[in-house]
Amino acid sequence: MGPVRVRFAPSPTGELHVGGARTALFNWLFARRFGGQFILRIEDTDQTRSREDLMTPIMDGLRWLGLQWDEGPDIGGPVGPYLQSRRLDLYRTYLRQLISAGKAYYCYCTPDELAEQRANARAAGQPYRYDRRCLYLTPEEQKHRLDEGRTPVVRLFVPDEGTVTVHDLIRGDVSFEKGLLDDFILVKSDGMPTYNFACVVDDHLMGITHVIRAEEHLSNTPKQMLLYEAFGWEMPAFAHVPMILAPDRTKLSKRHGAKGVGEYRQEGILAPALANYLALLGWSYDLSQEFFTLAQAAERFDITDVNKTAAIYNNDKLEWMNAAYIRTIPLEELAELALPFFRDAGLVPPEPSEAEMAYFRNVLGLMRERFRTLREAVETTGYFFVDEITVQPDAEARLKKDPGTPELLKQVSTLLSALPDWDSGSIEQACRGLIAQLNIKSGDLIHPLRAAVTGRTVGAGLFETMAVMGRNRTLAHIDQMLRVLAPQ
RNA sequence: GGCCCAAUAGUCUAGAGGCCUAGGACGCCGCCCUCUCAAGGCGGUAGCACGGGUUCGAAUCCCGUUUGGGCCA
Repeated sequence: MGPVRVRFAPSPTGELHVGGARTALFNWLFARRFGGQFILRIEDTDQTRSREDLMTPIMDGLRWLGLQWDEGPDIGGPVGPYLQSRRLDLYRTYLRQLISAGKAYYCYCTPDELAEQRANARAAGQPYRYDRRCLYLTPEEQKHRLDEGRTPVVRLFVPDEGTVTVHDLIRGDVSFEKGLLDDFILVKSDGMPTYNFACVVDDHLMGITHVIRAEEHLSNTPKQMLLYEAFGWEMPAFAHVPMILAPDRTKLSKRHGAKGVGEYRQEGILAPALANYLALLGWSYDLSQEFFTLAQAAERFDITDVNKTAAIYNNDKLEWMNAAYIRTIPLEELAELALPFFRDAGLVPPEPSEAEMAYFRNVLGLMRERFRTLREAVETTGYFFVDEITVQPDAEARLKKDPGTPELLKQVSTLLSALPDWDSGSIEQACRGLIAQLNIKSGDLIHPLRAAVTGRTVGAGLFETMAVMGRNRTLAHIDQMLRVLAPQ
């Protein structure tokens, strides 16, 4: 076989959902592993709305994940166009070929008539199959129907006998009886090709060698194989990857709050973390290693290693993995990725100075192991960026718990104002000195002080926090608390 | 309803007849570290859907049941 050519062929739904992303990922990995091409094709024959708008989020999502395609609607390629809506002439051409070869025929039955046939079959307890009444129409009868204003569909003639066997790379052989397959529709009455027809024509003309798609298409495959046979075309290999299901084990949908890749991005999930997590759904890199880059995965990915069982999407593990990426990527990189989130929250100016960026990096460096997403980072570290902080209820309670707290905070404030050096060592030394002098437990100072400085009861080490925050802002926060606690 | 696929802990997975007293990870629980929270370390919880075969031996092969999922209307 020649070089591997695979494709990802989404319909433009306006978002790239995780299932689609995972299918694209497996295609991409397979292409990379075997030095082939990864093609993006948009299946937009069903769409009435603007394709451009609905295509963009999908392409953005793929690019963001790092799944760049080698041929596609935006960059073209040798076998375009890559938009089905621009290939209608092609489908017409190949349809004519099938009709003149006697392998496909016009059907004038209306939806109502078909519904009636179906109801009858059901009432008789028979599996429904189109009865081919239109196959035997004379030219005169056909003309008569046309004159009645009927617009025909085109059906493929499917033999009654025999079986068609899909040699699935993941599932092995799966057989279907031809007799149970309908004379399915190739072109609808509005002249648009059906999924199965357009897909086969495109996959063939685009030289696709491996059709890697979601399991929901397994039942379409025998029909498509019949089409390859009717055309006399060489068949690609097929692989149907397991579905990704919602926690209630049904197909993932909006109803479950299923998110598109763009939404994960907005939540502050890192692209390599999402890609890594998705790759783990249905495939495993190594017995002892769960963390890997796309490049590493591409070195050992094979579609035949993908497992057969549907996976349930688990946000906890994604966020755990994301947290691990947040902890380990270079700090500069983390700062660049987090910057937009802080800008949008108004915590960092649109064009931060080098000093402001340095401060930003210091905060992230101190706090990075305490948030799981970049959005969470904003919530977790907000007090570092404002002079006037919001005090959380539990922190406020801690500040009011002990009547001596305001006096204690005043003493600390005086002490810190006079500190010659502002670093965590000096700050700690001064605070510990005060603790010894007052003969109190360290927590008796540290806990209320943390509440005053951060407005929270949780956070990084207090002395490091103050060191990073700087003297002015630290003292400002303490002053603010003193005003709140003793308002006169 | 017909056809098709699947079935290892709550979840993701390793497992291709003896290496399995079923391995790893998330989650959860406990302990340690500790100024809190994380992170980290240590320990624990929990699984081969069920029933028949085949075999000296089955999570692994076959059949059935059940359950889940998908497709077609």
